[in-house]
Amino acid sequence: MKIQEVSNVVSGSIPFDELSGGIDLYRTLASGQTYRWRREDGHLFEPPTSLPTPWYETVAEGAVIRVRQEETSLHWQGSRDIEEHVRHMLRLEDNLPNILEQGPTDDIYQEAIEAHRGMRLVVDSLYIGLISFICSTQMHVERIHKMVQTLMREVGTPIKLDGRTYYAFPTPEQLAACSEAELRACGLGYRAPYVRETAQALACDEAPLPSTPHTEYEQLREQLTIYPGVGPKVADCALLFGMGCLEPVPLDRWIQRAIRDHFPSCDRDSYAETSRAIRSYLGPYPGYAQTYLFHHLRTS
DNA sequence: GCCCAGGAAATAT
DNA sequence: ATATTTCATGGG
Repeated sequence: MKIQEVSNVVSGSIPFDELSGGIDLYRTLASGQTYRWRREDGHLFEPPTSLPTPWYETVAEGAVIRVRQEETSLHWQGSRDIEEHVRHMLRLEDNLPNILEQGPTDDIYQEAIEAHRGMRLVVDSLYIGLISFICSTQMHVERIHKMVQTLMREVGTPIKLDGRTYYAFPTPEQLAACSEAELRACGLGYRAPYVRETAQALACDEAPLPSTPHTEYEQLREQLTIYPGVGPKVADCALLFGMGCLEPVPLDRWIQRAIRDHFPSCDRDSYAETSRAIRSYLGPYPGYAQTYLFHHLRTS
């Protein structure tokens, strides 16, 4: 790792030969896991056509973070040295081939991992995952992204770097201070009161997020449903993409369709029981298998 | 106009 | 307890 500093911008690169399975930023950041990244030119949902890729950028840990793929490395820039956090957020320590080869032998899964090489899971934070996926109900991936980006721009804290302004994901206090009308103006529709009330519960410490390390996954999922707008599916997404727990298999439309068409033996009469069956079927990293299946089915 | 979208809450049976 | 309806809203 080498770090250079030019006009307040710190940068460095992580060679691909340090990353088992490499990384595809487009598939990682535009696959409906996280909504707080944007592409420098605004075209997040278009695959890059050449190297280096455009910059992908966000604010995390109070710092501007920009990443792009170059020929032989993942290059990053930041308002300070944020390489450790980049490694954490993009799960760069995950051994992708080892994880993916332990999935099921079904054709549909093999097809999915062939088609989307380099897609990693992400870790936002339990809080960001919770708010993002409260916004996700009955909504396209592209529109969820627009909603979250609007929330960041209108409510989040601005940070300037190199003449440009970036915005952090709003804090619970910032969201709790918004009126329902203001949140509706950000395009949230009927989700506005859910976001507001959940943020209020967190901001006033009335219902703090569960302390995660010593609680079982199924218990955590249950505990998260106390927040308005959070059912089992949203809770699963927050735990998987927010907290970084690899057990959850969010049962959305696409996965329910996959169960019906490809894994009918896992179909049960409740979310909790179907979840157990499909998790057991998908192998030791159910969340990874789920995300490849979701992205593959949704985009094909 | 009609239908759909990474569902959850309210209401009816 | 379980099944159906309602909830905004932009885009195809």
